[in-house]
Amino acid sequence: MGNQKLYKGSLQTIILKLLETNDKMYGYEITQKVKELTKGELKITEGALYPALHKLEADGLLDVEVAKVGNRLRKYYKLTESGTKETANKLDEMQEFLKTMQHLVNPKFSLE
Amino acid sequence: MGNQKLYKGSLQTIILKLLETNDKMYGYEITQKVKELTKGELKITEGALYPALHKLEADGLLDVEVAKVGNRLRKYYKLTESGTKETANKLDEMQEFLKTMQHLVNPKFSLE
DNA sequence: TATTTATACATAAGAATTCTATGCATCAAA
DNA sequence: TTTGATGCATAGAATTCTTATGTATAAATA
Repeated sequence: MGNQKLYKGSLQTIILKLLETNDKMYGYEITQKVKELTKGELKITEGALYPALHKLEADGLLDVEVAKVGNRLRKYYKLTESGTKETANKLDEMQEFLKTMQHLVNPKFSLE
Repeated sequence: MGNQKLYKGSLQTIILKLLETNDKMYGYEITQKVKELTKGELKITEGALYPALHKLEADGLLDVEVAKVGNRLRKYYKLTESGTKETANKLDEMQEFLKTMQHLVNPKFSLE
């Protein structure tokens, strides 16, 4: 399950963005969605995901709703009001980072 | 000197890329160059930079050459052969990450 | 001339984030 | 009936960075 490609600090942003787009999701669903959307490039490990979800919840950015499907448990997460605001902030920061790094990585805009 | 915009794991790549472009640089020079190139967006702290340089050296990716300028000490770093190869790898990884994240952040290519 | 700022290195302690490994349990498919 | 998929969780370790501190030279400024 190793994925070297996840820069530390980006997971929260990914989760928040997915929840902004999909309204509510449960943990396992998030791992599958990311795998699908990135064609296997990014694999969110459970050891990273669940603590991250718990932290976002503790910080008041997510609300939880437990559901039973058949005999199995699901925890649906969705953005709170302050979670929605924070999502916008995180996305802005990410965009800034992408722009900065693009200059670094892209030869056409290479650093001097 | 806090910079919240640096995703953890990207510092090595930044250092390597700068050394690829500039042939040889010393630590303080790197901090100034990054500040200049990113217009203050990214500030590399010394507490992060020096350990990173030492690690890259220990891993055989960088060579050091000590110079005395006036009465002051400088440590010039440059890429080794294997450092040059690793730079290419890191840049590819970064490029992949940027592409993936671009889909995430950019509304036009928004995730479903 | 005294003090501040810039230059130049370094490390230790702690925080934050992620990975690896493991555990439990249900359900479907082979 | 055993494997794989679904679904949650946590503990321990590793990695990476921040904050704080230390030393020292040189230039600028008050």
